[in-house]
Amino acid sequence: MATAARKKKVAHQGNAKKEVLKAAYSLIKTRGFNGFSFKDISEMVGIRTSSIHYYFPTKNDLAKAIIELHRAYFFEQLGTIAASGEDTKGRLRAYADLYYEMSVDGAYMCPVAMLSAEREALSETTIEQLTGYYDDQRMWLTEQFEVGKNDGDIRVIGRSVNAASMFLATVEGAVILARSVKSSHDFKNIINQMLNQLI
Amino acid sequence: MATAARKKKVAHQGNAKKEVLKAAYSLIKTRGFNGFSFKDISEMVGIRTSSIHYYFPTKNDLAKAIIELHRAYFFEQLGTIAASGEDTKGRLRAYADLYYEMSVDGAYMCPVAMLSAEREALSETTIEQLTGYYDDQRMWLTEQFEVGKNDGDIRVIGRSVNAASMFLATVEGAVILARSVKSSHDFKNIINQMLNQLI
DNA sequence: GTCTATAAGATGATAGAC
DNA sequence: GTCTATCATCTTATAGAC
Repeated sequence: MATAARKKKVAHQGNAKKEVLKAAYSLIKTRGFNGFSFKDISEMVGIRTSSIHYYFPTKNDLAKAIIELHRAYFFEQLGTIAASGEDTKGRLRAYADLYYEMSVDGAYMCPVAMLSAEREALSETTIEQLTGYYDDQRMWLTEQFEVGKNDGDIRVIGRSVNAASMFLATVEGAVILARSVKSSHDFKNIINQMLNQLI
Repeated sequence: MATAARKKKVAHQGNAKKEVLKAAYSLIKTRGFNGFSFKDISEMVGIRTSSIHYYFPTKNDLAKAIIELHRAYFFEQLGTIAASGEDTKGRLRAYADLYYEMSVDGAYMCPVAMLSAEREALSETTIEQLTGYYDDQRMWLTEQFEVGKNDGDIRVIGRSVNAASMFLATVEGAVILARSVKSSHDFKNIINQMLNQLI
């Protein structure tokens, strides 16, 4: 056992921090903040729990880093979608697809939704990252609805920011429903329905 | 401390099981299945953890009982709303209000959404209750959309069951968004937007 | 039904050697 | 940077007295 760990250690030279983040990211999406331990990461990566504390002094530091990473990734994807040249409906579908790919047939939760549910266990700075994520998403979606409204290729009643919040809620809710039955069937139907109602 | 517990014990004669459920219900909505312990309940109710095990041998038994209770309560409310004589939009708003009252400004999560996120920690029988809840809700909502579609007082594109799933996802997603900022402001806006888009 | 006592293990975190 | 060793506490659960 100690030998196996030693071998793994060699395998991730200089990448330990990244591998810890990767493992914790996966664990948070499947079991949540309160559902995994430093020991779980230790076994997945092949280092001791004390070494994890070297990079992330507390469990909350780890959660915060993960949300930052997730937030940055999604922010980057938003730019790609915006520049794709798709019409509004196409961009909204591409947006929902990000969540579809992330959840993989309900096997994974959206980490932001997961941590929002478990917010009582989080520090102030971690919660700030959560709200920052939602702000990013809402702002981008608002822009899409605003453009679509002006172009007339989508049907927006009232303010675009409310349509954006509604769309975000529907996508996050669809992730949860898909997870409850571990199937992506529901997810696809829900997004299709939403997009159809928006014309 | 022991004296206080003794006094409490007297206060819930014959109601211990109910008080355990009540405490666990509150804890699951705030911290989730992995976020509370038998000790938490013990302190809230004023009995020892071993006494809790007498009523609920395992933690999963407790979670299952809570979902059953929650499911029965919501099922009952659906009947009341259906018989209210409101039009479709009014019934859908009343439905969303159930979730609004439950979440209390984002202080509480929907327990079903919470446990769906934490499904990896749950037993098969507990998960069955979860899917049963969703089936109840979806069936009722489908009926409402079907009636509204026929009456022409709501705009449903495609199959009613898909509109029902979409509505359910939006409401659950709205609960999560409201919780992320511990405010009900978002929730109200999202429901209003959804209802406005459905006309 | 509720208690005391206890098991057997997990948990987040720290100190200090190498 | 990673390890060993350790801590203090918490966790679910059981056995058996009352």
